[in-house]
Amino acid sequence: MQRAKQQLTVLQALDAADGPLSARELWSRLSGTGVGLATVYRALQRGVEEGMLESVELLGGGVRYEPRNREHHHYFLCSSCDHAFDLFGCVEGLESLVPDGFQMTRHEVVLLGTCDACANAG
Amino acid sequence: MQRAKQQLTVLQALDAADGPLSARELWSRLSGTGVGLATVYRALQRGVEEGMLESVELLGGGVRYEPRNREHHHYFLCSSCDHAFDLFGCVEGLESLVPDGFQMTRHEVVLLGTCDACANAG
DNA sequence: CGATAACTGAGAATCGAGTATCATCTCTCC
DNA sequence: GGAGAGATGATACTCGATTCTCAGTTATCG
Repeated sequence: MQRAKQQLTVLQALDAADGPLSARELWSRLSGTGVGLATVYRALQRGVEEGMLESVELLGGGVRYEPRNREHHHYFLCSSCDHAFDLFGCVEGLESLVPDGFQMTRHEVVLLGTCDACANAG
Repeated sequence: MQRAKQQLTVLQALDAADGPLSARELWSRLSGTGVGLATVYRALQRGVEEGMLESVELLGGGVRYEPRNREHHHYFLCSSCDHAFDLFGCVEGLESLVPDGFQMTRHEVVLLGTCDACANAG
């Protein structure tokens, strides 16, 4: 039952991305398709509810979204274009940082700097 | 020349904290001193301009501030009380995550979970 | 004691992100 | 074709964070 055509468009754009996208970022990638911002938000919200998307919060505020079916990974945030890239792999020694009595359930590692494209663009 | 009494109050409260504080968080710690929210923002802004404070962005949005004269460290963010705690120490193996062509200038590690106090409070 | 400049608190104004509303459109099923 | 449910885009709206404004204070210096 092919319904929610625009929602599919939104989810496909997210699948094609190389990192989590914010609603606005996603919307701008869909300019030309006529998809409205409200629809982007609706598609994201539903995607999360239905378990196929995951919301990700990185430094700097905004919430970004990405498909849930990706392995454990972290992010590289380009300070020039503000895009977040997935980084597969993880790091060692996190447990030793946790103070006594604290319970760690999750961790987030964000590398900051300049991405390939921005570095070459000057 | 003792001027800016309230600004000193603000900076001292920040020095006494065990982690970076948001403007609101700081303000609520100063309730009773009569310091206004606008003054907190002014003091923070000036502190950053004059190089004694540093603004820190963690997951979830808000900007937090802390004195600049602290060693390299990371944070534990309690998902219950939303307070951020400084964690001294660092991790290994970050460089290996950086993709070819990308330039890493900084990194941020955030552990999430429950702090001592909240874990005991239930 | 004035004069002046910096500081302050309260509340208004602004800004952006996200949400709600509503008239319209598009399927699906008969 | 017609009815009904769900989907859509534009836009108004809400909400919280931050900044601006302004009148009243306070410190400094003669």
